[in-house]
Amino acid sequence: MKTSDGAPIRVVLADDERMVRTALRAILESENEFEVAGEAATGAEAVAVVRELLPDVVLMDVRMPEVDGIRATEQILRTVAEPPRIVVVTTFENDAYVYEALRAGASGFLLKRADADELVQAVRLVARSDSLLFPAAVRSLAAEHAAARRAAPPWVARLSGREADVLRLMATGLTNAEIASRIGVGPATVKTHVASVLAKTGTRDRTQAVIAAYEAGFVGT
Amino acid sequence: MKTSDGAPIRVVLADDERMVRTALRAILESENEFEVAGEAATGAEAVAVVRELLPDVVLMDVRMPEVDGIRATEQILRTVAEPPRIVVVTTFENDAYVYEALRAGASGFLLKRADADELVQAVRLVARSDSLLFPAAVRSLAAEHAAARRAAPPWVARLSGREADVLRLMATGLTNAEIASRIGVGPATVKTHVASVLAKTGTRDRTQAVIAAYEAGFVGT
DNA sequence: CGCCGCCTCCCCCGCCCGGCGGAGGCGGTT
DNA sequence: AACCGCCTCCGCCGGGCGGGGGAGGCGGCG
Repeated sequence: MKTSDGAPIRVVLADDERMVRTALRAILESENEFEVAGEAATGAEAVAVVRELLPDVVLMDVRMPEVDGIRATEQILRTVAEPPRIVVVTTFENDAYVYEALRAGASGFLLKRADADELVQAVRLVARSDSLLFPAAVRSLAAEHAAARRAAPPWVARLSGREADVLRLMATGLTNAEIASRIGVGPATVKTHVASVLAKTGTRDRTQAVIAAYEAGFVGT
Repeated sequence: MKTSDGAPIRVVLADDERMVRTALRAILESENEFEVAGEAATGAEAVAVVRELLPDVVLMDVRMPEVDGIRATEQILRTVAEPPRIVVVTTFENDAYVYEALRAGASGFLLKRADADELVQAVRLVARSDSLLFPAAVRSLAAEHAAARRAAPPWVARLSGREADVLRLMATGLTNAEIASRIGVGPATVKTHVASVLAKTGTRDRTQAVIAAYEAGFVGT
């Protein structure tokens, strides 16, 4: 395959543990398509080194002194003209930082227990395209989301069409009169529907009903 | 690098368009490490073929007649003893199916406009590890989530400590009197705080304030 | 046909809520 | 010292809201 199309992939390693950096360097340099251009032991250092060396890829640890990997990622992507692809390295799959890293604009993820081959593949892929590499972690996060969205609370099915409409409008902050004019019925009718909604949701006022609607995912956050 | 450690990677292609299958086959077979073991034009066919051939990787289109790619993925993972890694192929980045595919247990994603090299890399990586390959799509999805959770709406910082307490309690469905006894102050005091919250959130009643709190991620859904 | 659920609308009552103005104490900034 | 923001409370008022009851029309189901 066409691994080396000329220049090597220039990598910067950012990790506060020297041993980790050494290990990563050893793995990458065993392939001649990589060149470890520099190292950094803190987030601030990482930003400086990247600004200086303009590498293709940065392997960024999340937990680092002074400035953590997430904020370093943000700063790099915000301030460097042609920013590198950044691969965030985490220890635990279910690390809450995964979200943060995504937001910050990371191009990939890697677990510290990944083997050498995975590391090589990841760096190579990230260098060539914008793809995101994900550990299994994301699967559970996505499942969580999906679960929250899908959990069908008992009362949802029992709402009549009109009641559902009214609840949705309640959840936008409208008063009964506003809902009435919106759906073209009298205010008294809306009151009736609201009363039904309160009964079926087991709530005592519109505020609680709206809360229930949100908690049930009945309205999208 | 150690690309071929003996047997080739056996791949099954599932796509209702013959041309797509042909193109994928051409790309994969240009590398001798892959072997396209079979093809399928529908979801049901895909399940049958996989059960028959037990490949290492399946490239699965989302939109297919009869049974879509998502449900085919579910069925394969649920019914095949040693299921293959499944890479879901989508046309659009912001495809809602991405979530579904994750839930179904897909090991990767690929955009149809991905180039040959990306495809090869993706299949190879997925075959060897459980990593998920993500197109940029996921970034926006995750950003959306994160944004909802994190987007610091201007008014949040402007709430005083007491006001924040009161808003949180409002968002649990308590009345002013209940909030008062909960935080050990007079009802009139709570009314004042509520009024401040309404003013700062730019809402007119407690229901709208609670909605704003949810939308802002001020309270966890 | 009778029963039931849904949608529509009406009445009255009472409370809680939101809007208004006023007040005092406390701590930090200028 | 003057000022401002926050927290604490008080009163009054009007209105939206929730509870209770009643009523009629419509459609489906046994």
